[in-house]
Formats: sequence, structure tokens, C-alpha cells
Amino acid sequence: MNAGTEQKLINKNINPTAMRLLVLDLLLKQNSAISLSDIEKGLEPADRTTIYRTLKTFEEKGLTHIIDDGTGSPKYALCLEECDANEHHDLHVHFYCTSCKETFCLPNCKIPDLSLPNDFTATEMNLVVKGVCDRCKN
Amino acid sequence: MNAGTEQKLINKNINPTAMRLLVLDLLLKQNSAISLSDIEKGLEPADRTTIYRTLKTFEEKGLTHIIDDGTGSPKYALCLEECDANEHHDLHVHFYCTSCKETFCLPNCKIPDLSLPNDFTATEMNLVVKGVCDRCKN
DNA sequence: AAATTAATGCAATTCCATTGCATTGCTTTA
DNA sequence: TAAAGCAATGCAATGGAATTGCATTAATTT
Repeated sequence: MNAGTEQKLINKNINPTAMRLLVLDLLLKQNSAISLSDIEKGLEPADRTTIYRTLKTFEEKGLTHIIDDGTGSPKYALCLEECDANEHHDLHVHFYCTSCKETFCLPNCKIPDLSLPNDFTATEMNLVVKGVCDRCKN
Repeated sequence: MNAGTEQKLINKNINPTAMRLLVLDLLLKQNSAISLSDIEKGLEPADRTTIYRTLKTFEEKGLTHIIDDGTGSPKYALCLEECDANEHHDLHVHFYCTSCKETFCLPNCKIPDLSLPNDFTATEMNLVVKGVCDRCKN
């Protein structure tokens, strides 16, 4: 495992325990967002609750973000932008491929500005696009 | 109950049973999207399963749409655009107010076009904005 | 070394959506 | 009109997953 992994935790003020290193390492290897169950399978026989709480910590410290892709099971992915404990900036689009069932972050695809009705104030936005990804197109 | 309510069901090829009229009537009265539990409370002592299946039928016939607002419990609202059994066109933005916890359709707020990466094809989009609604701003 | 705090693991809860199945009601047809 | 078939309903059970409680273990501080 890369030594930089530990540094990534320290940078975010996260105590680098063995479990947390494993989870972060697994996340670093992904090219799509994965679910708690995926992580559980990938780290067997690690305990589900611990992973759950690890992800919660990561999210609170601005290391990962939680993606609601509409499938009902939350997905987790590393923050690509500079996020911290106070604020998340993952205003990019997420893409759910109906063919391979994977969820991708599209960091270069920002959510466009939109004009809300009068007196509506936005603090957060979540845009999920469903369709077919590049690898699944035939 | 308005007689037009029954016609709305017939127009969508939905057999207008008593239960379905009640559910549709309740939906017509809302100015925000509501959950299955909300409807259940509003129609006590009607059975949850029946309401669930009623909403499923409505959705399949293009009368209502299901909104995933990220709270974990799906919300239901009447389709404002012309939807039918084959296709839904509810490409408007949904707004979740973190103050009153209500979910609104913003039919005049369309999801802007966006350019996906090469070889990604979109079939559906869901944009949820979180923030404070007009009634909750102080 | 003792005491406090942080992290972990197991078990139990809880919350809903969803399904199975039996019953009831409606409609068609002989 | 009676029988048969299909549609709708209601109750009970299932299932999946997030979440919480609590006891144990590990790490840190005094």
C-alpha cells in the first residue's frame, strides 16, 4: 500500500488506523463510486459497521462524498475537488449506467447555473444522469 | 370531490376505483410532493399496500412521477407536463427545503443542457436542489 | 500504571419497500 | 342469470440495508 495513503488521512485530520487505510486504499483503486456492500465484499472479513462509520468519518472530514444515484443504495467516492470538513464542493454531475450498473463521477461536467423562482435559495445540488456509459456503448 | 377527477383517470386509461379517486384527489390538493406515508396518514384507515400499488399504477400510466429527493423516501407528485404510459417528461428541477422538509416541483425550471463526456448517452436526468424555499425564508 | 478517550465488532433495531396469497368485487360470456 | 375469469384490495410476511447500543479492545494522556 502506498505510503501517501496515510498522508492523505493525516491531511484531513483523520487518525490513520489500519481499517481506514484499507478503506481509503480500496476507494483509490476505483474508477467508479461504490456502495457499502461493495466495500464490504472487497475487504472481507471486515465488519460492515466499522466500514460504515469509517465512511461517515471520511465524509465529515471532507475526504469522500456520498452519492445518491437513485438506486437506493448510497455510493461513496473520493472527493476530487478540494473539500474540507466545513464544506463539500462536489458540484459535478454523476452518471449512472443502466447497463453496467456503475455510478461515475463526471468531475469535468459541472452543474450549470440555473435560476430558481424568487425567494428560493440553494445550498446544495445533486444531478444524476442515467444512460449508457462509454464502455457499454456497443 | 370534483367530477373531473374521475375523468383524469379515464384519460390515462386507469380504472377509476374509489381508492384511486381518493389518492388522486389527495394529490391534487398538494402543492408539494408527498411520500407514501403522508398519503397513508391522509387517507386513514386505507391500506398502505393498496396505496403503494395505486401509485405504481399511476406512475406506469403517466399520471404521476416519483421523485427521489435524496431523503430516502420517495415522493409522489402529479405530472404537470404531458406524460403517458410510454414516456415521462418530467425533466424539471425538484427542490427540497431543508427548513420545512417539503419537496417541490419547479416545473418552470428545466434542467439545462449539458455536454457529457464522449460516448456517454443520457436517457434520464434528475436534479435535486436543496435549500430554503420562499415560504421559509425569513 | 491508571484513567480517559477513540475505534472496533457483534448483535439488535428499525424502517420501509416489496411480495405472496387469499378474498372481494367487477365484467364478460355462454 | 350463472359461471368463469380477471382486476383490485387487504392482511401478513419477507427482505434488505441503514443505523444504533453496548461491550470490548486499542491508543493516548496524565
